[in-house]
Amino acid sequence: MTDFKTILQHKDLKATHQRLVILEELEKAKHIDIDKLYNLVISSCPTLSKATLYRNLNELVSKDIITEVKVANQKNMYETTKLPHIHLICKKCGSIEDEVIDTTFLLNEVSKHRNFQIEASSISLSGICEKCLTKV
Amino acid sequence: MTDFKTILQHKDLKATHQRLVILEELEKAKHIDIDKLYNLVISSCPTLSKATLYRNLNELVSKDIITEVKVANQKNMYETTKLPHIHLICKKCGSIEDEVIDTTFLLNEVSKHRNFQIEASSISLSGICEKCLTKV
DNA sequence: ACCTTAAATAATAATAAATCCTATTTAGTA
DNA sequence: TACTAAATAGGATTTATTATTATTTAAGGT
Repeated sequence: MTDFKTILQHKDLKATHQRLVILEELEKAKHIDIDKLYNLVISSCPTLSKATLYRNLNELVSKDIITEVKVANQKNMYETTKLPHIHLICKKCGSIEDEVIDTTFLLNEVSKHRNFQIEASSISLSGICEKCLTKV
Repeated sequence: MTDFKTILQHKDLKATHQRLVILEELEKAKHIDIDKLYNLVISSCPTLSKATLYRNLNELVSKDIITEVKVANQKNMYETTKLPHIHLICKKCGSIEDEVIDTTFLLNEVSKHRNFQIEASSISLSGICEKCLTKV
């Protein structure tokens, strides 16, 4: 299991019980929206208030410990920050899968045409996932 | 100028004054969030209510006449649906530029690894735009 | 282990965003 | 021009997010 306590301290954030619970649930869930996450965290920490969850998600995003994932037709999702990857979003079941893929050719292509200094990329593909394809 | 009246009728939507105003402002603005768009449309149509704007944006998205663009740190943006393109988002000035680019290699790459039927893609790169790079 | 203190939380209030409701209006058609 | 289903206006309601503040707590020094 990831050592979130150390990660938090390195970013000058106190390793509170609440933050650790949030991060552990996020890591387990992979991708999750705020309401579902709230239901999970209050089972480990019943007094945790929604304001605390909102405040911390914003803080953790700004410190790049977690990443906000915006997807069409879904609420904002959150994930612990991982190696760069793209998202495969199923239109039928709503699942989100990660796929690590080399995107340098894409970035190079843009650099050929534009003087734009790329710092980050967000790529998502929507369609039908394997599970839903086979269950027709 | 795009013939939105015909487009709406082909999708079984009445070509109301309000819808035409919304679409024309969207086309002029390229990418715009709901509040800025509201300020523009009420200058052509002062009685247009915010509920009407929300309702129509959702409807136009579902009919694929416009597209919702989700970008980190910005409110949802809307654009009239165009040829597939990616978005270049400037972290300094917040500008969004379109770039038409061939992404088939990316889609092929995913197909090699996964049994996922791709139907649409959403790609955005964030960094520093040309304008902000030169003005340092 | 105990203080100290700055940071974080809980709980609620306040604000903002989005949707719902319904009487009235209007686009499209005959 | 009249009819009808669809759409709008405007306010009410609901949902989402942020602000406020008294209380609690993590982390570091003694």
